Amino acid sequence: MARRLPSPRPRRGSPAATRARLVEAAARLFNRDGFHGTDSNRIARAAGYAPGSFYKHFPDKRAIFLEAYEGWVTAEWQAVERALAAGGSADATAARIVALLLSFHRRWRGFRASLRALVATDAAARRSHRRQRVRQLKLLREMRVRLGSPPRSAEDDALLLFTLERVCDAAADGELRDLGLSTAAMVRRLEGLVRAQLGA
Amino acid sequence: MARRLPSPRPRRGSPAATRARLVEAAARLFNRDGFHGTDSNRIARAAGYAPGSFYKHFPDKRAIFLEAYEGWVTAEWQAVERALAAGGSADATAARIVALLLSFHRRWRGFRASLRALVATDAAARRSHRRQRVRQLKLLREMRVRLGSPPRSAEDDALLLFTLERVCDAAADGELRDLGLSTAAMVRRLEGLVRAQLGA
Amino acid sequence: MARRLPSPRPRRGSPAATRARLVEAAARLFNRDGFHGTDSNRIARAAGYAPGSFYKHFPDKRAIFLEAYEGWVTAEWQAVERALAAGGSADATAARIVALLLSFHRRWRGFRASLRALVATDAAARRSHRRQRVRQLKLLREMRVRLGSPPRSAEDDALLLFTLERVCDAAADGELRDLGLSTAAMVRRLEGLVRAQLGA
Amino acid sequence: MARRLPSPRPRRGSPAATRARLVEAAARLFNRDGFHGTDSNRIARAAGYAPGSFYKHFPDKRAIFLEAYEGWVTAEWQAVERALAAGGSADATAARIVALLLSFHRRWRGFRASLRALVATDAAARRSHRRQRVRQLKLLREMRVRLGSPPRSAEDDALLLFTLERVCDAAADGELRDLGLSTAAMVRRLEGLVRAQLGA
DNA sequence: CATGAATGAGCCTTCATTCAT
DNA sequence: AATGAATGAAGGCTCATTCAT
Repeated sequence: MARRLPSPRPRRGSPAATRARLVEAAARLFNRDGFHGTDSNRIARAAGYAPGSFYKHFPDKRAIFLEAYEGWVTAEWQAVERALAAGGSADATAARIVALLLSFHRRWRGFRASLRALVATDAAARRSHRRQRVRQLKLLREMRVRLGSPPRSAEDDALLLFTLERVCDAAADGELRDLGLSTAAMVRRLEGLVRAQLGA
Repeated sequence: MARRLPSPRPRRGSPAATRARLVEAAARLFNRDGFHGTDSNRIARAAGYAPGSFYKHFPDKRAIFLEAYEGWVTAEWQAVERALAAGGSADATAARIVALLLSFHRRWRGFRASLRALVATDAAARRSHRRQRVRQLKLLREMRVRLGSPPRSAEDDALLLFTLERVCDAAADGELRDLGLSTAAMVRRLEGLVRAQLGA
Repeated sequence: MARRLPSPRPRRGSPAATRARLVEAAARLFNRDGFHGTDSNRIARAAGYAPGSFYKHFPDKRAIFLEAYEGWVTAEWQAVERALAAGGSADATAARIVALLLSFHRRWRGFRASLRALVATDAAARRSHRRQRVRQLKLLREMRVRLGSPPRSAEDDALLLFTLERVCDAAADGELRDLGLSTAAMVRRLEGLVRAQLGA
Repeated sequence: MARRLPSPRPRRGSPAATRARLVEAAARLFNRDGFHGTDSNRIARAAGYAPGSFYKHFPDKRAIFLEAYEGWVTAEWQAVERALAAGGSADATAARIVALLLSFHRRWRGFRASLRALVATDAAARRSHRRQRVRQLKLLREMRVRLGSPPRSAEDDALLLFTLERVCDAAADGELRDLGLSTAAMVRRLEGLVRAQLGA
């Protein structure tokens, strides 16, 4: 009935720290290899743990995926808020926002691609995704209020969001480059849309 | 998530017919269950063949996925071309185009979600996807020529394409509904964008 | 996406034959190592197959266990019936029956031990087990009819069955030997009980 | 199949108390979920300890299983002895003994099922089991001496023991009920056997 | 004495793929 | 051309067990 042989035994810290390391490693691997391109064992190993440790913190791969996702979306929109709070001209603000979004999409390019597939297949992923979208729309409205801009329909906000998202994805995925399009020119257009939507 | 559709058993036809049946079944299953949610055995069975037959016609799952993809993108843009050729007012044409795209996105909603993930991961998928995008841009330019509209930058065309694509996906995926947005209102905005971009 | 390297590829026969080989191997391994002492991969290998083949024929380990179980219980009671049909004196018949049961319990000693544990835990196993018990009781009644013996209560039949079962298990498991008891003497007592219950 | 009973948390008592709490929790969980249906972490938690504490007191899962087993068998036969010592008519004594055994089998139904499987697989379990059986036989002989009954062969005693055990198991497991048999009628038969074996 | 994070071997299961017929 | 039994690598997950604190 006995099973074990001697082995190296690195002691570790708090569950929260372990969890955080796992999420971080998962985000990296999902982003690089896609949701279906990694597995829980690899995530654990990449975070410096044995396979079993993964399941002490997450019920399955999907759960850690969503946790990582919610982590970076939150970071993303906090950054957008800060960009807005920083003040400056409408032009400068719009440019900062677009630049931020673009950098986030670049950073999470692989992750985002998996996200779409998961959202289509998995109800929990869909719920999480919708929640994030609602937060984004809310934020956009609040921004306008803070800037003293006239109100806009939710549809206009959503249209802007979708456009920003899709074009940033295209830029991040190298699609613009592959199509011989100028990223700078696209960015200018996006800035224009942001300004028009947020601006006075 | 049903598994085995009994399906008619069309033994021993021409290779082309077999191929077509396989592609059709693959498109259906990929669309319903996602790329990672089906397998080649199920595709073969759904088409009325044995697992081995699949590999007589396709080197692997990805290949049939891309073939199915290219099939429906082609159909989609042929339909758009026909919509344009049908003439009518600029408004009516724009409405027809948006309606067409929307119905295509609705029809291939699951497939499209998998596509994104695959394009991010797989070089061959990316190549195929880029080729289709180039065709779309070319078509858009040709349309404008045929309509005698003034030329536009490739970036403007791409911006339109991306916006249409993303919003139609959102409508098809139920995202608009979940966000409490009016699909009709969104469609109106898209029509406006199409008209602006194609119109005189 | 490709995965495979060359490997030996032994072609095989009908699904029924494969299934039978798997059941046979499973019976052997379960009997030797217990239900929790083997696994589906080992069963498949012992039958001459790869792990995947197991799941083409059985949904899980429990299913093959129950199939193997039902196989030998059926064989057991067919043998008992034949022993009865063979005729001879009441004494000889009782002796034959006890000898048969004893040999079956010896043969399936390990399997039987696992069975009890599984029946306690698993509803499907319990159902299967109860069905077999019902068959045994029915057979016992029929035997008496065929022998022209007077009827007995179901409780008396069950009491005999339980006693036979437990004592044969004890003999098969070496419990009698370990307790310094004479197996022959126990067998004589069992024969007496059988004769009394079946006899005129 | 519930998992975590919050349970009181008795930190830092005497080793003996800890051990006793662990054994008690183990007995309960083994009885409910089977030997293979629980694990040492759950046992520790159910007793109010951390996983590591388990292994401070027991070398492995089997050890605590056997300790729990020996605990209740001892209790069982002490109860039987008391029943005998209580005096009364032969009939009443037999009835008391059967009732006691039955209640014990009812109480430890799940545990007993696991026991059989373990005894078949594991040498230490077998040794423990045999020791208990020897004690039972000895007790039976002593009972007869105390009652002034004529001696009987060890085989007769064992036959009684096996019969009692198997029938009480059947009653406890619901087998009698599932077979449409009267538990009361079975109990009467067992009482008859006990009386015959112990009685004058 | 007790903790509990961590371990990692190993079981269960799937599925892309092959090949003898 | 088609079959379908068979493959086996590999992913998902569990749990008996350890050890630094």
